Amino acid sequence: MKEGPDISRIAALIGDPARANILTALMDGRALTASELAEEAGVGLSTASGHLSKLTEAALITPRKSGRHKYFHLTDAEVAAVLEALMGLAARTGATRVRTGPRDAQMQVARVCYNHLAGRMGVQMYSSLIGRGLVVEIGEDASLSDAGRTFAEQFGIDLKGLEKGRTRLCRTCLDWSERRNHLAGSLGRAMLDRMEEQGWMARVPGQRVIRVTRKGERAFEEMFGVVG
Amino acid sequence: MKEGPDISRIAALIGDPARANILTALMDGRALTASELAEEAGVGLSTASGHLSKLTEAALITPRKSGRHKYFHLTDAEVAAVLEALMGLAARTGATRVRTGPRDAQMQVARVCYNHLAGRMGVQMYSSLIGRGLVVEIGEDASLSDAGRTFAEQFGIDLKGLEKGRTRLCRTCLDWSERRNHLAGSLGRAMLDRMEEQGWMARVPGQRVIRVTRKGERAFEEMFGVVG
DNA sequence: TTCATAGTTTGATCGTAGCCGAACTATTCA
DNA sequence: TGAATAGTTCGGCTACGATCAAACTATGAA
Repeated sequence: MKEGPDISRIAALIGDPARANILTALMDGRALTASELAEEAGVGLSTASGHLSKLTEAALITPRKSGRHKYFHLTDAEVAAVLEALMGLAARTGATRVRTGPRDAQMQVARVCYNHLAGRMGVQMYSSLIGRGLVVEIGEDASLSDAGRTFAEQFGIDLKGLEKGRTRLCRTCLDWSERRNHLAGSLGRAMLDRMEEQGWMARVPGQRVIRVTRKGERAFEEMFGVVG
Repeated sequence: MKEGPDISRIAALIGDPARANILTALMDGRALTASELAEEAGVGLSTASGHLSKLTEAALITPRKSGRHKYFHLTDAEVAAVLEALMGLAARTGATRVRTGPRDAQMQVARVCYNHLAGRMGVQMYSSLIGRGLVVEIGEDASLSDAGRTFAEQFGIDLKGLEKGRTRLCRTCLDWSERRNHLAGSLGRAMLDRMEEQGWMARVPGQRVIRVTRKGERAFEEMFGVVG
């Protein structure tokens, strides 16, 4: 039959362990150099260089030259979403990598998904926004209601500024650990940034884990907590 | 870093062209046999068999045995969603494929599935029996209610005779064109035989197509037609 | 300049995994 | 019952691609 786009090329690209490691390492939205990625992937620099050029050609990652370094990052949130979705499938068959370490437990509470909040708290925030009618889900996308716009602006987010960008304001992203949607898009990113600014939470450098402060716990629960 | 589930196994599985073809062919939700999938994938039956067992082990597809056939379908909508997402990524870099024509229309109306009625009419009959409480579905199997026994005997079927055989009276069978269950088992066979005896329909020799007479159309509609 | 570091390209090696045909099992048909 | 069809398993062949080291280019530092 062979209808539709050919998925095998892209999937095969992700299917190599070294390349999968590279992509996974980029899942926190940072940009890493070729050497760093070679280290992450556990291969030599020359091998990594080959992988990186293939991934770049397929537009999964995008390079940025800076002096004699070359930084790579995931091309956009859609790539990240596909990787998350694949993690979801992998997690179902119990193909979690070796053993689940202590870091995994933290990741399930709060982690960075590309540039927005994921994990239990990400899902909780999203379902709270939905439940209060601030965000309306439309298929895979979502949009902000009037009440939602007011809420976001009161939270300190420059909606008009975000809407100037080319990325969609609201997107949904399937959370692999919670198996439910959380908020992505430029608003998702801005929400996480704002919560960091307010000292609610802080990313742990070099990891996807997000550390939540005690103040953040209280404030988050007050704002997005489950209503009796 | 290597955090989270290992995506490379799943992605590598999808990354082989033959397996990608198999998965793509199943994207519409139908269940296909191993032979059909081998044809779709463009490989031999033995090769396809190997692929199918790998995909099954990873829970991307789920097999269902039906007589000497084995039908495979995508495990659930989440798998389909991931494939869709991958197609989205693939389409961005411009790797699309050719489309092929529709399938045989007659087969979709009525055909033999081993020895029982399949296609639109087979599914219609089954859902009518279920809807009127004559047959009760229990997982993949089914059983005849008391009212169902009366109905079958009035239809001219020797239930006691059937029950002497070793094959189950009622089985369900997944219809590939309709994607829904129809009636199999010795009762399914007897029903088709009886309908042929009564001149409602006739098998076309050497084909799976069943020709339905005008009389048969009327009688079938009266007996299994949708109740307004 | 000259040296050092970051990354790319090339060529050779080597494993793995896809492929087929043939033999085998299971189920149906006649 | 024997013949035909659907699917699985096994053994051997082959090819693709991941890998590394070494040579090469590019940028920055001394």
